[in-house]
Amino acid sequence: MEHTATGPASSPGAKSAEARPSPLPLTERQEARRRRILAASTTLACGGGFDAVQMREVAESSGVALGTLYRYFPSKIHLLVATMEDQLALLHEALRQRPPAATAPSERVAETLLRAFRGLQREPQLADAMVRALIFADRSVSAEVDTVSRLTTTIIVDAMDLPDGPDARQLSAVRVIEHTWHATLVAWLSGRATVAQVRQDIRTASRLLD
Amino acid sequence: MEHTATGPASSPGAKSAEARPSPLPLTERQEARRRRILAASTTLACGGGFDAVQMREVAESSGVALGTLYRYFPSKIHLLVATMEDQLALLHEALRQRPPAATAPSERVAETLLRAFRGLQREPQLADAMVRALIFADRSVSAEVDTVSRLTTTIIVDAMDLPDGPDARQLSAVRVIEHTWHATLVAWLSGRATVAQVRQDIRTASRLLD
DNA sequence: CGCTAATCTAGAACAAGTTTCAGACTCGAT
DNA sequence: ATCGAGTCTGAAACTTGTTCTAGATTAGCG
Repeated sequence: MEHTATGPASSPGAKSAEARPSPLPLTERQEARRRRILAASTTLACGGGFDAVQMREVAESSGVALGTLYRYFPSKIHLLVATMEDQLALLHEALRQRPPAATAPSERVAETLLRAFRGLQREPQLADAMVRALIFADRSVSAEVDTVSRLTTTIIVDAMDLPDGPDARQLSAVRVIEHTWHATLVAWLSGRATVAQVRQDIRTASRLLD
Repeated sequence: MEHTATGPASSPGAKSAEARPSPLPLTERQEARRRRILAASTTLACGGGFDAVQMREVAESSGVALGTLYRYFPSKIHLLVATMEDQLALLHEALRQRPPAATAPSERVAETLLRAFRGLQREPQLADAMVRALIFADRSVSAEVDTVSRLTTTIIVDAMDLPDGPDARQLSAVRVIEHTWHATLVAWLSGRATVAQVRQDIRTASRLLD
């Protein structure tokens, strides 16, 4: 029940202490399996949120044995965090295509997050599954959570569109913005915050960049 | 597996649609049972965090049947959120005894939260159990989470020590501070943020009050 | 092609949260 | 003191995440 994270062998294809670079050599079929699993996870999540993503169901709908699913993703949390990684990559791509329009960094960040929020509103159950997994993740998932966190930071910093990188003060502000982003989503998902409050919180936190 | 929260009967003593005021009539023995359960929960949490609070163990160490435990707290999450409520009340009391020393509201708030953080550092496992439960809570716990949230807000607003109440802008800032407080704690608990970062994030968010 | 290690499958088994139930107990009102 | 409703107990059952195992398959290599 503990994922001590001591061992490698967490990803398929890992035999001992292979290189860490993301996509260690996967055969085509393995890549396809991984995709099918993530797709099944996403579909189930869209249908019923965190609870609806049941490992046996994911295994079945992706046509993979339960043991194999666990070889690819060592826990439900790992699976959902990977799903989030996937979705974030899509968002990042979309943003690259159509960057925010405002000029001030704080406004560009707010605009970016508000747009992301609009996307999540379209699939609130998926958001529920991903966000709850992300924040509930314990140490055994810290590497994966870190990846997501870095991706999010990148998205925000990209949105700021600074000539030089952000300074220390701005980095701390970005961390707080990220925290606010997650926590306000959680409050919204569990019905304790309205859409308007989420939007206001995003704008309020973004003000820290001024 | 769903706590539809439709029904009352969630607290012992509830027969149909009784009044909601917190402590509906409990006999002395019931009050004692409730205390014992919360104490057991706290002890177990201090020992091993969220995972160590196992319902069967809580029932056994508080000398209560499993079914009874579930009658008092309809889920593990409810139990841990109630535990947090308990601890927050203690904190509130301690703060009333020795209020923050700074003069500026933002500094008083930062001082208060930093002090609370120092307390949590003394029992990190307890913090883990309480905070993870709080953020993982779904709609079925929203009433209880709301109580905790209101208590937290009260603590912060009390710390500000304003002549009149806070205005709208300040209320939004307080929400963001609260979000930051929870999210930075989560990051610290799962080893993704250092103590120094937590402190800085608290100060950064508090700046929103200036 | 034939071999070997790694991978995959099916399914049982285990752990912890949650539910259920029959019977014993307690409380408040008569 | 007694009755009835509501509570508590102990134990089994159920659910879903996770682990384990024995045998079938696959990938890469000589």
